[in-house]
Amino acid sequence: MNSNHPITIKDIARKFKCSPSTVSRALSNHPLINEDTRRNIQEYAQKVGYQRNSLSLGLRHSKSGTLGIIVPTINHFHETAMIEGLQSVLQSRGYMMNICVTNENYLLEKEYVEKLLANRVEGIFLSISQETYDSGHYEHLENVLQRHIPLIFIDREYDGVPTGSITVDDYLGAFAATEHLILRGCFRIAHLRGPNGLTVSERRFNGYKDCLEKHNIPLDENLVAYTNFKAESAVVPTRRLMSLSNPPDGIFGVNDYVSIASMQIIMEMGFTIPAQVAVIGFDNAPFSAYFNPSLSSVNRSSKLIGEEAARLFLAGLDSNITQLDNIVLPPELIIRGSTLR
Amino acid sequence: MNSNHPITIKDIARKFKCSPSTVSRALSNHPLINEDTRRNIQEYAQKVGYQRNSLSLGLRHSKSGTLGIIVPTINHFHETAMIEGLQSVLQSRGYMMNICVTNENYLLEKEYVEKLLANRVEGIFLSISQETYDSGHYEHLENVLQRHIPLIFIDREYDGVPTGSITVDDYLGAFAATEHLILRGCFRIAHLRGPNGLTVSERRFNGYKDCLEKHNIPLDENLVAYTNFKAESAVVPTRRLMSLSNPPDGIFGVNDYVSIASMQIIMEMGFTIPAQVAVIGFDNAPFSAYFNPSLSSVNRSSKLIGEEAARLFLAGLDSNITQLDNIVLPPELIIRGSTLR
DNA sequence: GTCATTTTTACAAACGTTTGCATAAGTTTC
DNA sequence: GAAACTTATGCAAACGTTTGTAAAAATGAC
Repeated sequence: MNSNHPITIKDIARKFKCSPSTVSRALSNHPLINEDTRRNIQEYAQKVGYQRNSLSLGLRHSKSGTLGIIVPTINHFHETAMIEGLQSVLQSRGYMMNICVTNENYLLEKEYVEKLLANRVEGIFLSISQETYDSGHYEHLENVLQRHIPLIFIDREYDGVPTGSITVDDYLGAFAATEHLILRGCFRIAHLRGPNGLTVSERRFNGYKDCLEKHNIPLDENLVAYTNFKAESAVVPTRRLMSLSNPPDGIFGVNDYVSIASMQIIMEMGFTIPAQVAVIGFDNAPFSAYFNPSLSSVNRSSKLIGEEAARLFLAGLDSNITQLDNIVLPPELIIRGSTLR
Repeated sequence: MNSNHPITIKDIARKFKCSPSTVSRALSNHPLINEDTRRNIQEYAQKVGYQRNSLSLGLRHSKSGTLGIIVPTINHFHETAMIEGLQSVLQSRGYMMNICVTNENYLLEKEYVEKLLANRVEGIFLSISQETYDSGHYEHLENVLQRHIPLIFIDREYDGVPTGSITVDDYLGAFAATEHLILRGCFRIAHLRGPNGLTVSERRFNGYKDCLEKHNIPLDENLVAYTNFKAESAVVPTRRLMSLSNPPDGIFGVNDYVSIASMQIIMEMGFTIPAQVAVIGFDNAPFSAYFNPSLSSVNRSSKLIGEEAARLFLAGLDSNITQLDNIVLPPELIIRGSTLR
């Protein structure tokens, strides 16, 4: 216990002048082991703080007790809430979580997948990176499936890889947000959208577009501006929008960061929210309720994504089914001051 | 490659009718291996997607290429920024990150430490849980040191365990925030503090207290209110404070979540910020700049904590020094609208 | 006291690597 | 053509477990 080298099963065997196999069986309550030896060994192991070597255990069984989680970034509450959700369900099952951040980089994602496989993880939860999505390279994921390692997409999925996924219906959420603005009397609705090509951006944009169409409002390209999901990136587009001769009376932001930055600029330019411009975001960030005015948003219960993904994984283990479900969670409209007019 | 079972060194050896040791040496560019065999084996390994089995490698060398990160929670940008910082430095060195969330629970922290040790992690970055701090149990940490596994405290340290740490001088930050309010003409300064007994809370409270003392302002117990770091927990205390016959003209919140919730209540109650009440937070949350008014805060560069911790770890590896540094980073006052008067 | 039966333990192989040492093959030297 | 090298490869043990099978010890039956 006070040595550099951790206690092994052999050390215990030497102590009791028996073989390692006896110790192993005693520790795992094998029925064929004498009750006395079993107790003695267990007590001694407890006393000296014996701890099974997970590496050796993993080598023996070709599994590691570890799960891989790959996310593009980890600096938003959305990702961390998903991780929390995963953890809350999986922690009691004794899994460790190997978390990898790809920075939206395909090569890094590929490298991490390979490393997780090399580490013999028992499952991978993946939120696919933008570059991977763009590149169309999915060999690294097919590799995972070929090895029969459960792969579950969280939040961002890819239809080309036949495996489980938990996503939120971004399209529906965007549609509802846009319709909410329309029902509150907005006619010229702008959208601060996310980058091209990313599923999240496109789906939210499509929800916005189709909702306008349903209500016979022509899509005005001038009212669609690009951001990179970060607050700062909404500043210039918002200035441009509000400087139009015919500025928007409603803004749907691709997320809450973008929306709060936009609100700040709008108020700075002398417009009132929600009277002159109504603003709605997406994600229901933990700070959104405390803004002035408080920000309406679309909640996509990030934590639930993680929890459901974890359950899906466990269900797959139990039932030994290879084809996992694709679950789409419904978004929820959260109405607050920024659209109350 | 398309089999369930991953390719091993033995498979390759069989293919080339040579021994596993030759393959092993060829793959690690051993000089005594014939150039041709080396190239052939490497090319073949590449082709069939051979991947070293990390478990076996780890077993052989009693190390896993993995680092443990233990944090009390993962739902604030502060923790994730630290993790990002760690990752940004350590990723290129090929380490994997095993992230454990203790929920401020001592038993869970102990369990995670043991598991990380069982997994033969090569280092542990720990932000100690509140319960552990309170309980005074540190055997699990001494165990880590006895095994000569580098242990580095991030953000929350404990003096009783002699090892490296990267912290931010909370006392100094709180002192500066309070002094800033005083210099802006505040006389009755309230503090929305964190829970009792937690180092972070106490240090910030002490900075506040000592600053008042320095400026000959008596500490009014009525102006000190408790929160649990969450936004909601600031609502009731703020109402109480602002309902006093002699309400505060300045509020120092223990973090930005608490501060924005407080600001909302203050404005709801008809006070103006900063004219009647100046508010300053702590942590410089990514959303704080976008509030109305924008929130002054104390920046503690969370990402830098992670980066420095990672560098400390690497420096310890290189120099083979056991006694790691205790680095205290300076906080930085960020002045915004909520105190501009 | 022998044989059959039950209980308990030990042996050895395996998981996939690495590595010290031995050995085989190839080259040089005289 | 033997001795002395150099170069290239193989053997076997080790890392810490688990587990099928064999064997030893204890018990019981006669």
